[in-house]
Formats: sequence, C-alpha cells, structure tokens
Amino acid sequence: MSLSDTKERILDSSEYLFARKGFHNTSLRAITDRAGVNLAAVNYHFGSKEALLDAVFQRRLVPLNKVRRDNLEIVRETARQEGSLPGVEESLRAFIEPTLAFPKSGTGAEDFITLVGRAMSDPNDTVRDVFIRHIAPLFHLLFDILREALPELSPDILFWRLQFAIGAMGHAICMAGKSYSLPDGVTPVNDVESLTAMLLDFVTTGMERP
Amino acid sequence: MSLSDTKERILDSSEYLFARKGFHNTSLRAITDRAGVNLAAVNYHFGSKEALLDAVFQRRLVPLNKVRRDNLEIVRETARQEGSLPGVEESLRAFIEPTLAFPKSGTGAEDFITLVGRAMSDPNDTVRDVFIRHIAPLFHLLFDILREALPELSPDILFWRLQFAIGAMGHAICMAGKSYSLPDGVTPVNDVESLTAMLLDFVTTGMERP
DNA sequence: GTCTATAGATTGATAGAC
DNA sequence: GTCTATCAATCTATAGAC
Repeated sequence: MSLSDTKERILDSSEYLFARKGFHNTSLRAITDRAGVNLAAVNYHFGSKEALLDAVFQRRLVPLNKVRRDNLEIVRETARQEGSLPGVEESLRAFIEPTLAFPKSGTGAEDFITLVGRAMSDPNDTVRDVFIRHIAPLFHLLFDILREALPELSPDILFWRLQFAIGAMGHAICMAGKSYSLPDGVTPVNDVESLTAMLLDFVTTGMERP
Repeated sequence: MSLSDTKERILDSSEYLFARKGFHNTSLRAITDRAGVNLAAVNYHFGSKEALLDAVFQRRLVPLNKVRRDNLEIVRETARQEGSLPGVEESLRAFIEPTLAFPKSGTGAEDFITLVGRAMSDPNDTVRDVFIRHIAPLFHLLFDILREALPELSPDILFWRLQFAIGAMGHAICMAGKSYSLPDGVTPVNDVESLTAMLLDFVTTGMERP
C-alpha cells in the first residue's frame, strides 16, 4: 500500500465515522478497521486522535475556504469598482452556496459537511475548538462585508443576525438527507439547489429587515 | 442523604457535564464525583447511562413543553374565536420565548438549554435520539399552527423555513453567554429579552416572505 | 511503513457487605 | 440506599520485530 494511500484511507474513514457517530464516540479501532489498515498507522501518520481530527478538517476546509474567500472578495471588489455597496444576498450566497454545494463537489465530501454541522454546536468540545480555529478568519471577512452591505445596522444586531443565519445553515446541513418525524403531507425537497434557494431567501430577508 | 436528594444531585451534575463536555465525553465517575455521591448510585437509581440521559431531558422538558404547548394552544384558540388566522410572530413567540427564557426560570436550568442546543445537531447520536423522542409532538403542533397562519405557503417550504428558524434558535442558544472570536467593535448583548426580540424579528421576517 | 503485541489508563456496570 | 471492590471490556498510545 503506497504511502499516501493509507493516510487517505484513514482520513476517509475518520470523516465518515466522526460525522455519523461523533468524535468521542468513535474509536481508533473503528477507524482503522473501516479503513482496512493497521491500528498503529494512525499514530504513525498523525500522532494522535486529535491531530487526526485536525487533519480531517484541514483536508476539506482549505479548498472550501479558498472558494468562499475568493467569492467574498469578488463581491467586495465588484461593489467597489461600481462605487456601490455589496449586496446582502450576494454576500450571503458567496458563503452559503459553496458550503451547501460542497458535498456535490465529487470529492466524496458528503460526510464532511455533516461533520461541519455537528462541529458548530459543540459548546466546549475538542471538535468545536478545532473547527473554530479553521473558520474564524472567514467568519470575520463575511462579517466585514456585511457591515459594508448594511451600514445602517448596528454591529451588535448584525452580529446576531449573522449568527442566526449561520445557525439556520448549519441546521439545514444536519437535516438534509434525513427525515426525522416529518409532519403529514410533507416530502421535503433534498436537492441542493432548491435548499440553497430557500435558505438564501430566508436569511436574506431576515438580514435586511430594517 | 434523603432518597430524592441523591437522584437530584446526580441529575444536576449530569446536566452540567453533558451540556459542557457532551454525553460520550462524560464518564459516570465524573458525574458522581461532582455530585458527591457513590459511583454505584447511578445504576441503582437510573439503571444505565443512557437512561440517566433520558431522565435529564425528562425533568426539564416536561414542564417546558407544557408551557410551550399551552402557549401554542392559546394562540390557536384565540384566533379561532376571533375568526382570524393565528399570527406568525405570535406562534413563533409561543414556542421560542419560553425556550430562551427557560434558563431564567430559577430552577438552575442554565445548563439544560445548552444541552438542548447541542442535542439538536447530533445527527445519529444517542443524545439526538432521546431528544427527538421528547420534542417531536410539540414540533408537529407548531408546524400545524404555522400551516394555519400561512395557508398560501406550500408545506415543503414551510417545513424548511421552520427548520431554518429552529436552527437559528438552537445556534443562538449555543452562542449565548459565550464569545468565540468576536469581530472588532462587537459587544453582543446577552440579555434574554433582547436576544428573543432579535431572533423573533429575524425568523418572523423570513417565515412571512411571500 | 507496516505489523504484532501489549502497556497503562479508563470505561460502564455489578456483586455483595452493611 | 449506600458503600467497597472489582470485573470485563474498551480505549489511546507505544515499543520493537520485520
């Protein structure tokens, strides 16, 4: 088995299990069994279970964050060149669309986005700490652009509205593809485009409220 | 130590630790040490760790759900007697206000609401399963009343908008009282009344969008 | 780099004295 | 109901042969 193959298999397997069962409820044995590699390989390649978690985030978040950052910078620059303000929906779309579309990016990243949804609400956890470290700069960029887009809104209110939007997105990610106790007559769409459109409608409207 | 005292101390201690460290990352020993009771008391009083988790939810959710259910029924009945439709903001308020105000209910329930926020995004977990079992009927009631409030909206869109609203609420609960990497110049309010008002504004606006 | 074997700690749960 | 003591399983991590 080639060098990088084992690492990749461990990353895939970890991603799958962390997303479905949670970090603390996933053992290294479960990971290596699923990956078809030796138990000791984890500590050889990654050093520790927590370092493995960090690597799982790193692998997906570096390219995803690049797309989101580029999108946001384009929105900001375009507005500057036009001498106008960035659009609220545009700014939110620049962040949300690549996030929800990520599972379709063909890299086998379906599990990862579930892990992201989970990481967002671990109040004081290993998982959340690692995640925050990777996402904080991008969050600040989004906040800054929305400040430009909505200059009349107080920073405090904007901060909370952005939190609401992020919470809505995270929960949508968690729910997508599942169906816990649906009300009668509801067969919710699960395609990414519809979900993105509905979510953007919802959060843009809430964000723009006077 | 009186009979119910030990049970209560275990419940308090579990609530605190489950909320902060998560279910799988909390050991029975940590719980009993903090409670100042014997390790064996957990299995004597509750039978298993999972049954203890269920009891933690049960203790808080029975009274909280009664308030939310009563509120929702009042909104529905008042509208019926007036021959009008239930209000969207009223309906959401009936559910959201008691939830966010719960930590102030003087029962020492600050930790519990954090646990609720966490439970909402555990995709396939013990915690989520237990939580869903306790909350599903109330969710259906809220959905039904919102259907009456917004008869022109398709059930699918309403379903997802309600999910967005619940996600926003859950995330707000998780964030309240914490301060992870705040942008400059932001000192977010943390009092329940302001947060409730902002959240209700946000989700009502999004829900009512045509 | 990969393997076996195992150390060393911690886990949930229980048996049995009081 | 509460305690001590402990079982049996599981865990992360590592040492050392190949």
